[in-house]
Amino acid sequence: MRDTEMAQRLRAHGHKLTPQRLAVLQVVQEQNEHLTPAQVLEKGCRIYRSLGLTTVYRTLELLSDLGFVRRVHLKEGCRAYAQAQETNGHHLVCQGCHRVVDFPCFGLNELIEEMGRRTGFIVESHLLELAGVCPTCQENGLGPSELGIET
Amino acid sequence: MRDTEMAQRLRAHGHKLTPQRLAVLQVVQEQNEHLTPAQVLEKGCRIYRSLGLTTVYRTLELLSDLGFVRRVHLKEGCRAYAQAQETNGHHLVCQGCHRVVDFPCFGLNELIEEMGRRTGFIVESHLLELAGVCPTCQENGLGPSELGIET
DNA sequence: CTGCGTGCAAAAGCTTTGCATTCAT
DNA sequence: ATGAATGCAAAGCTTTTGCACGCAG
Repeated sequence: MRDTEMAQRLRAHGHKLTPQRLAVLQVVQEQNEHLTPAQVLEKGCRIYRSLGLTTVYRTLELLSDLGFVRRVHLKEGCRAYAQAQETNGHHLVCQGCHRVVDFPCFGLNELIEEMGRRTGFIVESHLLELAGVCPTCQENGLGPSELGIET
Repeated sequence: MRDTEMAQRLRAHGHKLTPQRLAVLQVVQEQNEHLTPAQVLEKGCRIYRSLGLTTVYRTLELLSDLGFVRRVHLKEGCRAYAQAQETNGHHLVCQGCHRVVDFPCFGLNELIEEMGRRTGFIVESHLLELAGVCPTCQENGLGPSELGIET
């Protein structure tokens, strides 16, 4: 994502482009894993020295609203953020390296529509998170048992 | 769920059956919505007077491990618990009344297997949460806009 | 009896808020 | 110039821990 694109989208919503916001965005986008606000702060400080945790919280929320980053919900950290590669709500999380990978939906939307029809719900949004072990971690000898995975 | 079933499953895992545990379980199971620990405490106190918040936390975790209740992850409350109607990982949450409804998977497992094949991940678990508006809330005039839903 | 389970109080985290200052526009 | 954005400090919550006591098995 280029600065100008970010600047445009921010301005379109009445927000300003600050170095702090750029730093936070850069941190999340460079990372393959999801990050907690504290982790974003740590890495963000390397880019913008005086970055504060308050700003990180506020910025992550803003960027999330604007669709630049995506919030991830998992047992380990309910408030983690990951890059928003695509705008769909599904992704795969590796329990070994915490990498987050988006995947295309292959019929998920149809499935969701079907659910709506059967239950009478108007479905507004969905969250599909798969957790598992990625190929790299498998090679490194990490399997389900090594990670203490139950379910 | 009958007391005896609960007692059996608890004992099978080396745990004791206490009135506190029964109270917490009863509260979550009677409820159609998902509840935060604080809410469980409030309702639980009506069943077992001196119930404490610490116990609620510990009990919810235990019951969750044993599959009696299920933890729900959503923006509004990352640590909420709902009854575990079925043991699959998918459910629908109403944004109006917060009711949680499980639904059968109609091909979701196949979809997940396909994901695993395509990405090389060993998929260990999944979480599919649909959020929307249930039929009752629709009748009561609650639509997406009234609820301030964005995405 | 025995030791797991409980409840209280305190500690430890995490997140939000208030406010003066700085900075993007 | 002007108000949005920031960072600090403090407040507010939520969750966990330590410990003595009580109760299920």
